[in-house]
Amino acid sequence: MRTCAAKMPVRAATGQVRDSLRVSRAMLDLDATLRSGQAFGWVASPEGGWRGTIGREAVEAVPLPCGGGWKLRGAAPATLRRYFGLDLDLSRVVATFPGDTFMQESLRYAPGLRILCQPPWECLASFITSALKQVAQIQRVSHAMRERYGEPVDAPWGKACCFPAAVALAAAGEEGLRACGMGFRARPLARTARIIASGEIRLEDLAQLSDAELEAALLTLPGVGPKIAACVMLFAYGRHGAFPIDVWMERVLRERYAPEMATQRELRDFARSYFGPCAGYAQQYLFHYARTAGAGRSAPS
DNA sequence: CTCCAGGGATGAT
DNA sequence: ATCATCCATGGA
Repeated sequence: MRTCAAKMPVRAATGQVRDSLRVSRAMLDLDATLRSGQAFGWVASPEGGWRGTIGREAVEAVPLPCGGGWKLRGAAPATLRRYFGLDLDLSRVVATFPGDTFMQESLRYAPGLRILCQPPWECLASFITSALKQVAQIQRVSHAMRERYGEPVDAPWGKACCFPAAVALAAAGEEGLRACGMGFRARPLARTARIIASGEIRLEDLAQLSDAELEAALLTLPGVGPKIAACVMLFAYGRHGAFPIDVWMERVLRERYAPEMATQRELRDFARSYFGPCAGYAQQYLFHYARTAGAGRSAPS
């Protein structure tokens, strides 16, 4: 006997039907993607999935049985596809990468790693707090900001907190931000939050700028230098050529690719020409491999 | 205890 | 333009 109950769409507390989207693990390695230090608001669920927010919506990734991939739910499929970068042909991007050994090892380590397309403010604010901090600490700070100043929304697992808007962080002020555990990064973040909240700079409008113009605009913000500007370009504006160089990437470049180069400028120019038009995308594979597989040598184990 | 973390701003050369 | 120093905080 057949019943319709099992086929009824899941309804949220609001009564609104929530869409879902199925994705294979080959298409998207969520574990690598969400552990690769590009977004800091996702939490592993007890079922082996992930919980987080996209904008004002609570989103959950539920693992399908038998390694069948993921069911993403909580936002419209178009929103999910955009955020997780699913409309990009990954094989075409990978084909632009160089064929050296370390690059190939990094690709083999996490073939389905993707670069997200995050809301600009969340990405910008998060990376301002990232200076001289470990990924786990950035996550902790991010959650502190969400719980103190973020808007709570209903979630399939209970409650979720959105990343606080610029006005909320501007109102929190330097001291309110410092209470989130971000130390000396509180002052520049408070200043940038004020600039964004005032409308003096509209992050959405920067999307139409060229790479050079976008970088220049981001560099005017307190707490944003070349590295963080590159992260925001790469993780929020889809500029896959932007190449962030942190301590890990500097090690990788000096030990594996360009031992003789001295300045950051030289390293950056080399990286852009050597790794090609999607250098930043390549960088994410290298970073994730070096940082989590212990391939960066002189690293804390 | 010391050393380090997805750096940037500042002041001195 | 390049360089040294300082910045808070928690993990290893």
